[in-house]
Amino acid sequence: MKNQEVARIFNDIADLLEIKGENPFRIRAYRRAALNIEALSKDVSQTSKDDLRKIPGIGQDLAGKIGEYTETGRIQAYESLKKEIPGGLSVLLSIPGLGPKTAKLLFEQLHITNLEELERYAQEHKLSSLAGIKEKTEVNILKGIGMLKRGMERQPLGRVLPIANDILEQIGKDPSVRKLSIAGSIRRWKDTIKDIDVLATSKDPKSVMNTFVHLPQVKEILMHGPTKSSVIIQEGLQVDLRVVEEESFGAALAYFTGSKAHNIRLREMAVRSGLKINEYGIFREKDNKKIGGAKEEEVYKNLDLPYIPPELREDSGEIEAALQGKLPKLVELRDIKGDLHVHTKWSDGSHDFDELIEAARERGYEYIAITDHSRGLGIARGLTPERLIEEKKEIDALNKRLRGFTLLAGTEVDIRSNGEIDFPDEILRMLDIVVASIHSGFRQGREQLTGRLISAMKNPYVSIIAHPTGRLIGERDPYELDMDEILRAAQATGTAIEINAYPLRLDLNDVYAKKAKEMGIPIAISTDAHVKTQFEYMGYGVSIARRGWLEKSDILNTLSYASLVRALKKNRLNKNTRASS
DNA sequence: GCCGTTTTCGGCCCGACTGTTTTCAGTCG
Repeated sequence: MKNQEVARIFNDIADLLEIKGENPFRIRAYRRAALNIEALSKDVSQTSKDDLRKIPGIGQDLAGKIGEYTETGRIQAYESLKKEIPGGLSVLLSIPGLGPKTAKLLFEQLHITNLEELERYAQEHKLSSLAGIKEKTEVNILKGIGMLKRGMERQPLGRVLPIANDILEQIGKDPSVRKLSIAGSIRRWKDTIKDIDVLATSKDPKSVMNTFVHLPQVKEILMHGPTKSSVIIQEGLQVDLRVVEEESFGAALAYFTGSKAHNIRLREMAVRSGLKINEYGIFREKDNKKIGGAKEEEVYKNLDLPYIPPELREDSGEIEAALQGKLPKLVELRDIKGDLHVHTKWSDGSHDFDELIEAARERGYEYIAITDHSRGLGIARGLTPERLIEEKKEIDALNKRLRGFTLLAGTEVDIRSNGEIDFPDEILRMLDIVVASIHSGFRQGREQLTGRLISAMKNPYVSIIAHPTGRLIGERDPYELDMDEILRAAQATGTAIEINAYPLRLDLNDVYAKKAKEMGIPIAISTDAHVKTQFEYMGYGVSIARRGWLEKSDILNTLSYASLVRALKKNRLNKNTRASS
């Protein structure tokens, strides 16, 4: 997919235009297009010009530029912009508190084009010669550069969410606090998070703000006002707190949850129907009378829209779908009937069957699949065929005793570096479910890695491909893969793809999950639990599915045990028929 | 640069906080 590249270029164009002082709406158009391309499940380089123009925010000009990039590998307008303004200048915009106007000033007056030069000038107090810059701004620029160097990069949701909940709890101890909620990208369940947004209602906002900026984990106060404050905490994250009156809670929650692009669309719609939306409520334009805002639903209701769940609020088509009454009925955690990727003591898990069954039953599950590693994964005490047969015998015996709950006998079989499956077919055919995945040879080329996954999918006994791209958020990039080809193979073979719910994986991600749905590929949401408490991770997996617009019927493990077994058997039969024809 | 149940031209979301200012521009979300 060329989407990420095109989005990056459009964002860079927006930066450069901003420094030039161009029309802000033109800049916004590039940014909106970039966001929508990033969230797009189809490859823009494989999309006709007519279809490109159906993407929200892409018109004749941008469709042309995308086409130009696909054909020539470059965009002329971008190249000339870079000649006009040194490319390095856009780096300055990533310094917190430094915007396009200042960047332009620094370039034109002092010919500064990169971080190092700016830092030297600031240290030598040479910036205060400029209009509008005095010592405090110099200090702030140096602080900003420091923060940038320490890397305020996005962190995995799984790491940030517990921190956010802890902060919420501490703010909640202020007796004046009434309502309290997480907002922002955490509430939208984005897989990586840049800052923690918290919304509160209180009769005494000053007191809440005081509590907040003096929390023990606060390292630095960026902003401290009566209704809005921002701090940096030990973990290197920014936390924003907003306090409003109770009667504005819903409007503020919508505003503070975003995304920004989604909000802009809502507010534009409001203007067109004679309304005004801000964080305090919904107002009639003509007499400024407040007509709603205590509840979030009221924001949508007053625009004649159905409620749009936070996970969809990215302005990537959800408003159009809402207008047409075509919003998906998103899958929910309670729809999940079991977990199809679980490890036990037999390989590298921590528990025996009984402990896992108990934990699964507590969650209301009907089944779990036992999928211990295969022998190729020595480090994870992978099973030999003999041990696997032994394990299956125990599972069979256990199932005879169980009532209202079933263990599926399975394996997470390794796809070897040469593309072979780590167990022979006569072993796999004995099992109820086969999960296949790559654990070695990550650095092979794109073709080889893609080929390995595709040959695994062609195996008639492979039911699900687990954590297909191998990414570990913040630690390891996705493998070099041709995901389009992989999804086509999944579609052709009827193989399901996993959304691995382990918070550092979340793999498939939301974008590919959406694409898989559109191609009719079945999805399994699995935790890959090695410890029973990791069953909790299912919520993260469901959130990725929801961000990918998935419904209950798109998910394999929303099926009852009986239906699941039928589906697995039918799939195996189809694959065998195809293989022999 | 996009977009249209008032428009194919003329609009384009809205407000908080900071620093450098005597009333506001810049930045951010």
